[in-house]
Amino acid sequence: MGFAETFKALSDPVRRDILGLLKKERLSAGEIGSHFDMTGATISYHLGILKKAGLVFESREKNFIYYQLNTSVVEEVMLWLSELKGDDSDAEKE
Amino acid sequence: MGFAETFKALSDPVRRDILGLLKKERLSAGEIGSHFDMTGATISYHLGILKKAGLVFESREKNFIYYQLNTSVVEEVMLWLSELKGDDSDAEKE
DNA sequence: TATGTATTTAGAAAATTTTCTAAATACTAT
DNA sequence: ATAGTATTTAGAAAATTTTCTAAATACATA
Repeated sequence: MGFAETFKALSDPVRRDILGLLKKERLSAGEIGSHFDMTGATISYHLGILKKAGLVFESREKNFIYYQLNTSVVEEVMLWLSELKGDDSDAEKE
Repeated sequence: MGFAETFKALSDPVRRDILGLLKKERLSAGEIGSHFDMTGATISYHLGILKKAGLVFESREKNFIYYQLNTSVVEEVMLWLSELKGDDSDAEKE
């Protein structure tokens, strides 16, 4: 997976807003898009990046693709930050 | 400050590596640079971005500028992620 | 003051990212 | 099979980011 991809994904405001929407409930690509003033193609691009970063996953249903937050990857990022801080509640490599 | 700047700063591998170096001790710009295969000017550029994001601060001493990790901003980022996850240990806006 | 070391700033090239339009794919339902 | 809705893919333009070289600034000391 890699933190490079994950932090990169988190670095864009549109993508952070998308994650914020998905905090409450899963949403279809179209529902997500309706919150932004950009084309569906652009939203699809952002969803692809979030998906590659592991921050969301999709489930297909009828004609729709629903996206939902993957909290476990959010947790991994928090762990990285926690280790950076020196919060040594977890293993510290070498 | 803004999460945009902070996540953007965290999104680059060189900058994450710099933060990793600063985890143990404060280092001068030159000492930081010696760990990378890039010019001092480029390192300075990255340090500027980390500084603007609030992730590091500097202290000038003699001829040197020392950089150190600002753990409080790391904590703010963790809080943002924690709220995204729904970890409601802290206030939830509206 | 003159010289040397440490670091940043300026300007430009190369690479990457974000966005759009148009076309393609996928699935539904008539 | 046809038409309609939902979403993605392709290709290109615009914007941003990363890196370099060369020059500038800052400070220290001989």
